[in-house]
Amino acid sequence: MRIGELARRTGCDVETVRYYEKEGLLTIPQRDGSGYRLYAGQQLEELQFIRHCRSLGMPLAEIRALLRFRYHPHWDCSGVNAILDTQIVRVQEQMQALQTLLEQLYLLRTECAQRQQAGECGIMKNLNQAAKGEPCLCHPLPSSFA
Amino acid sequence: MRIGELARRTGCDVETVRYYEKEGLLTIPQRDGSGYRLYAGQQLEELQFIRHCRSLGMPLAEIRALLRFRYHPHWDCSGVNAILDTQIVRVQEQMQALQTLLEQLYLLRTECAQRQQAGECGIMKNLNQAAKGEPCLCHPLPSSFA
DNA sequence: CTTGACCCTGTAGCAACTACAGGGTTTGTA
DNA sequence: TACAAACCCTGTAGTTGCTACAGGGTCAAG
Repeated sequence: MRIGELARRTGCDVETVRYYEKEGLLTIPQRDGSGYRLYAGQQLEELQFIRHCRSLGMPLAEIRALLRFRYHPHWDCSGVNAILDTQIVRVQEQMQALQTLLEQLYLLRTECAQRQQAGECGIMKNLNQAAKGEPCLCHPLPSSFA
Repeated sequence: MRIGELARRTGCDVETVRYYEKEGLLTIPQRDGSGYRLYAGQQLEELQFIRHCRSLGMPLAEIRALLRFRYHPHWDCSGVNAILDTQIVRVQEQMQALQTLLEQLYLLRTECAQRQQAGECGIMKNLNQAAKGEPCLCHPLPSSFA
């Protein structure tokens, strides 16, 4: 099959397929007389493997590592577990950061209840206060929020 | 003060300050005889305003909009509220996505309990199954996970 | 024989920085 | 006064995971 069909069957953009090839994730396909890429079932599976891992939020570098385990089924799988664990920690950390953010945003949002001039708006007042290094709703400690 | 001191006092990288200037977020500073940027308290506050908004996860485009409200305190503040609401929704959506991801990762992680060959590893088996379009732990429905 | 759909390579863009390269200036110290 | 370290300048390229062209070639249907 040509690249268009491969893309259609995986729900992936044609450009993305070429990108994965350039990044060394997909095995190099054969070419027909006109230079068109020709794919077989192997690459269809590879691509679906990649898309699946992406849907789990994994970066391409780790997918590349997982693909190596796929090609070497006799390898010790502890590296696979390590990749999963890394990914879990990464997602947990991101969620924690977002949770904090969300609480700060909620607090800030309550500061303005009605239409008024920006200079009187509780949100803007809070932001301007923070800009002066004074404590604000989201960062009650003096200055140096990191 | 020069750019280094400004950066130090805001916990911001010097390159980032120049970047914000290029992006039109910071007002253009004066220059001394050697072409060095000279900042006053105004820009210190601007930069702290920007860093604060960034710490709330806001994209630069929305910070630019908020800065305009800062310069025009007589404007109606409903745009400020709208920006906050947009940001809250964005963060909520991101958290929801991460939550789903995390559950899938947890499920997948339980599939491999001990060291073994990658070919026998429950995680790899699941990923390979998904690559064939068969149902897997994270995407129990047949194929077409988006 | 022409139109449209498909394919190719290569480059530039997105967001928000970060990291140089290759230069000039200032400041402190010997 | 000489010199080195620390600072500043501009401009460009890299990061991640794509996406979107530009400018061409190929192929099948009508």
